Amino acid sequence: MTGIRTLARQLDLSIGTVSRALNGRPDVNARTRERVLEAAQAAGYRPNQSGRALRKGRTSTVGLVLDTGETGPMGGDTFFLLLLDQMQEVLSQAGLDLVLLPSRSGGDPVSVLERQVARGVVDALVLTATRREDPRIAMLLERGVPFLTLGRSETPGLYPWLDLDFERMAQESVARLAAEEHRRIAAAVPQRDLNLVEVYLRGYRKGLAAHGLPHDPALELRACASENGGSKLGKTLLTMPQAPTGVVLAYEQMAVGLYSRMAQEGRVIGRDLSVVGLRDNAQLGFLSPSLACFSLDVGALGRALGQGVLDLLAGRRDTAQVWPMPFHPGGSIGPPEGAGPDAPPPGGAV
Amino acid sequence: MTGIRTLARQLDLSIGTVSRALNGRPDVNARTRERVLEAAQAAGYRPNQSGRALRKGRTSTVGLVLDTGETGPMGGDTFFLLLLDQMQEVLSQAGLDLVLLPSRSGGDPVSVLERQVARGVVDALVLTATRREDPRIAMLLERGVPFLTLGRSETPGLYPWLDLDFERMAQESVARLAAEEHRRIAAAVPQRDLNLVEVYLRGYRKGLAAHGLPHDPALELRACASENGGSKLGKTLLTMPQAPTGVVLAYEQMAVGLYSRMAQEGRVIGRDLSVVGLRDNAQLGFLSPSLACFSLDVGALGRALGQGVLDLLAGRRDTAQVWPMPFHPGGSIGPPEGAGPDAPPPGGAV
DNA sequence: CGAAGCGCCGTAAACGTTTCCGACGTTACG
DNA sequence: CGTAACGTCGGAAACGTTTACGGCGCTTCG
Repeated sequence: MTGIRTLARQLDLSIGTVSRALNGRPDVNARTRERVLEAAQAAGYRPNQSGRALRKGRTSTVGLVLDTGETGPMGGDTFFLLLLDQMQEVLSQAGLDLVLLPSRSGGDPVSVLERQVARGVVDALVLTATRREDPRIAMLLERGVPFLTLGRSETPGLYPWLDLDFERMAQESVARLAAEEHRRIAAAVPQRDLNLVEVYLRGYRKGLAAHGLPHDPALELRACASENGGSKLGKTLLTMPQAPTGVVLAYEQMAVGLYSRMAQEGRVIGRDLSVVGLRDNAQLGFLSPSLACFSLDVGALGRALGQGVLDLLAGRRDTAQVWPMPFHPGGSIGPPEGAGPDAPPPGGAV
Repeated sequence: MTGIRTLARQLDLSIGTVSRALNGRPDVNARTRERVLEAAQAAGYRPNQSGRALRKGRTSTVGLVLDTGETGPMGGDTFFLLLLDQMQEVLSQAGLDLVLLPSRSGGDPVSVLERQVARGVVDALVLTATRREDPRIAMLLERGVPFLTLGRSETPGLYPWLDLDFERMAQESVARLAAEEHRRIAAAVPQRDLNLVEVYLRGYRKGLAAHGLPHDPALELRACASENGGSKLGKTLLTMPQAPTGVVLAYEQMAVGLYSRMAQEGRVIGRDLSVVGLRDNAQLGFLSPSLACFSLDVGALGRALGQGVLDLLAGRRDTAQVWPMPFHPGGSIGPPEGAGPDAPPPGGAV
């Protein structure tokens, strides 16, 4: 635990000069700076975080609120881990730490967050699993705490956010199915009150309208964001009075359960049911037929999130970014059973 | 940001007294303490973390090194998230924070860790993905940094650890298959140099020996801890010269890929291949036939880990705990194809 | 030649908290 | 009555760092 004091004494300099040398201040002789850096290196000196934080008034740590009570918005999987990893990578290179904040310690998430903020343990916050009306955002805006959200929200105010392009994804998912003459297309979204549900369904409806398809609220299905949820979804689809021939999924894991259930029931994906999904890594490669999906580079997203925090701390509060997701064709899309190899012209009666 | 100073002025007391009152020191009048607590409550006062840390010499934060570079030891999934959540829960109730430490910032994990430790940002550490000979452990022991590992290691020294009961799990997995007259039983373990590989294989070999089965190194298979890894494992099993009739898995996700691959190849789990796995949550319920497995309450494990850190900071360094895992029967185990309904007596030639 | 400017460095004051030490008034006891 | 003990509190020194300020010596320019 060699402090700056011993370092200064050892160099026969004042601690002020040593500090300036280490922090890259201009008013220090180049030769002196070199000596200091050398000695610091040799002594393995690292500035004490508490002292620095106390003096500077900022802690150089960023809080992350991850909502792990239920399965997260993207399901879970390796999503958050990879996200955290890359985000941490970017932040640590800027000398920042990433601290996890508890999110569901019995009761109101706002008051829990408020307490953490008041403790002065973080300079900035990253919120996940944003809701449509998110009281946490309102509180943070009022308090003037810098924060960034992963996921949009309808809560008014100026704050930076980063979100996946759920709207375009949903819309284009519908378009891909409609191009194969599907006319009854269901959508599966999370059960939870997340903003992405609104966004996804908006894109879904736009997609339907763009292809002149009727909007049936019964086809907007809620499901648990997990493999089991996908399995249950499959059961629901099969027992519906007018079963849809295609389904678009708002997240990853459900596809696994859906494939599994369909196989158990003797149905073939891509023939009896067409599916468009979403994947955030390459782990879904084992599915057969291959899943037509929109993919996501989670690592890059994590790095962008880290950079977003850096921008935030530099003063920029107006960065709103929609994260693009490229489409990957796959065997999970095929014509609906009614349509033969020579499909009727579009718009024709079925 | 109301500090203790304004609080003291407001109460017409010295900051020393206020501090003592808040920290539950005995030498303060009960009536005064009550007044202070009341005023602190009203003002929403929270002691500044940096000041406290600077003065006390400890930061009240615990670092967690999560190894997210590749897929983790348990695969990933919701494992770590749930673990972190519950661990954080326990720690935050004790006034501790949990900070994520980068693990793979270009180069030697030891030096990276060393830098973090020297910065004085954490009071204790939790290591995951322990290796057989783990230089991180040696470094931390030498430096005298309190730490706890999730996962055992052969690295000598006295330090607390918590680990799943991989040995018994492997041994009993083999026993379950041997009880159904399986004689060629493979084991699938991670590719990485993790200590759990040794532990699991030790149990596997013990299990074989206990049932008089020969040990064939070719049946100790390495696989990537993912669904894709499971899929590849399935391919490997099918193309082996003398295909095993049963396989025991060291982690969760592989079962999904294995099921999928087998189904694609027209094989039936529980008939053509018996499987014993491991699951850390209820998300594998969609598999059919149901997976015979050892289960794990990840939330409870997280809480135990949090408690372990608390014990560690209280001075106990000798807690070594093996986490039990109950067995759940499932349809993924059946007699091998050779054995009819009336199986030959054990020990008989095949 | 005097004054101003500049490069470099030491001094010291903060940041907010905890805690040791001593002081005060009161009580109890020899 | 004197003194010791006790309960309660204020004063002040730390913890390690950053940074505003001023000073020193030197150069430069009017």
